[in-house]
Amino acid sequence: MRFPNDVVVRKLQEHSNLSDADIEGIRRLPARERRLMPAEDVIRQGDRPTAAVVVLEGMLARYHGRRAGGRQYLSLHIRGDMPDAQGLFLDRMDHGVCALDHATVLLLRHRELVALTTRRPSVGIAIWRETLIDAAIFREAITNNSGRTLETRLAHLFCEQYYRALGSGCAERGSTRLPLTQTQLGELLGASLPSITRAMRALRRTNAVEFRTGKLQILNWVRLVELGDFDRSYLHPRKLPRGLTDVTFREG
Amino acid sequence: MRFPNDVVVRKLQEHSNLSDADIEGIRRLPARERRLMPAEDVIRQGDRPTAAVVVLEGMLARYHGRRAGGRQYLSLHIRGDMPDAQGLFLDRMDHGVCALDHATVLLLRHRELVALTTRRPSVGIAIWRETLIDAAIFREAITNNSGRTLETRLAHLFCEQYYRALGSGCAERGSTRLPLTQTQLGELLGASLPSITRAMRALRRTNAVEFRTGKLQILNWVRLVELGDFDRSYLHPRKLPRGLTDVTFREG
DNA sequence: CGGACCATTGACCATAGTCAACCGCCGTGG
DNA sequence: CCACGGCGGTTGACTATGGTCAATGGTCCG
Repeated sequence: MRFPNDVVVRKLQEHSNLSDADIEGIRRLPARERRLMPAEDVIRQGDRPTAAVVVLEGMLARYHGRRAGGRQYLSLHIRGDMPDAQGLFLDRMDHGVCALDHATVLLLRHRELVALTTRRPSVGIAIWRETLIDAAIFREAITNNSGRTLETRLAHLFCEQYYRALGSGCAERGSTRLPLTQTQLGELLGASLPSITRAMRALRRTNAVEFRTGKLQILNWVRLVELGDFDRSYLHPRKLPRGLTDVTFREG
Repeated sequence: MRFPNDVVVRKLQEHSNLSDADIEGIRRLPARERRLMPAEDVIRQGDRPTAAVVVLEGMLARYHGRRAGGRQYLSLHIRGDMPDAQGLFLDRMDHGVCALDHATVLLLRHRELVALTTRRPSVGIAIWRETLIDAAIFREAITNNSGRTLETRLAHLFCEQYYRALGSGCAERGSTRLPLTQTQLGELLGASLPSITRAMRALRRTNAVEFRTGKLQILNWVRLVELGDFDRSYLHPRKLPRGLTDVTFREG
């Protein structure tokens, strides 16, 4: 992409129509790049951010710190995501945002971003819509973490991540990066480390999916969707991302 | 209130500043009232709503239908809430909205509502902010349903409901309506009916809270907050709702 | 009175948590 | 070069929380 800001354009176009003037407005937003080390925080719970974060490379996560000591990861974010869009209109962060591996983010100051949404309301609506899809993902996480077996939760998570990676263009045929330790998988799905290990073993035996050292490999998409009780409609895509057919009917 | 639409004004003012023109614009929105029977759906999963719902009286809930058969309740809504504000900018509902008891809602057509947000951007931002707080509540639900004991989840839920009821002005000193069966509490917190019964018994013994036949009674707010690991900051209030002191130090 | 719905309780079972040992890999430093 | 330590993953034994199934009781209402 010629401009780093085009990552935002591309992302918003996954669900919204942007006029040339909208695109031009986004491109002209002054932006600053920042590199993050693994586990580094971009925003901490309680902060009052003045700039919005856009993921360029790598993976970020939102989390609640738990009084007991651990974390509850809330969501994972890849290229194009704006993991703190809420900071635009809520004063204090109720959660933190950290990098999971080496990552690069774009920082867009609130002042100019808000000004743009005033000048070009369709951009505002697109970002609003982005935050609404975000909320839909949270709702799905409630359902996932509440009423399903651990194996199903894992499968569902893998479905979501692969599907979203396809949409953002950061998956290659049948695989995508997923830089999480099993401990972190546990903190995401509400389970302990040994439980994750056991559920992973069970999943592996289905030959639907492979996961090790930060890489997710889809072997049988149809079976994984079945295992994960995955229904993509909550992600509100305008069109199906390309690439699903590659792994749909490969039997293991 | 002179106008039913003032419920919306009041709600938005919990977190946003509205000018006289903003308020006037909201008041003039054409609105239709609708009464709901207990368990009646206002919106079904998959619908393409053309009007937004505002709760006037009673309690509504959002839910995912589960393939297995049951429901996962996602959130509870009281006076002033807009449980489907997302319908403004997402075409299909990824979840349903139903009444939990006899309820009255206001229906605001999307066309006029969107037109208002264009004419008066600050109203748009206020509603946007409302949806962002919504998302924060979902995040908290993820944490609540994932990493806590059932007793803690219950206590947390009670804290949130009482706190929000105070903010919306539909709680009286130390108590509020909560028209849920224990089965529904289970479908909200990701637990089975007998588990809820047992956790309720344990909670009752703490003398912090009383719950029966749809009525929630706070006996010791401080203790309940402690039991529920409740930190109100995710609700993003501008000011503390009145009424907490009434029940803060009453020992049981 | 009978039925529907909800709450309660008990017995039993399954899933997942806890604790602990151990392995394999990798980077560091003697 | 190899020893060591740290981290992440795996496994096992035991425990505990919660699920399932089933029976019972209470209340409201037709």
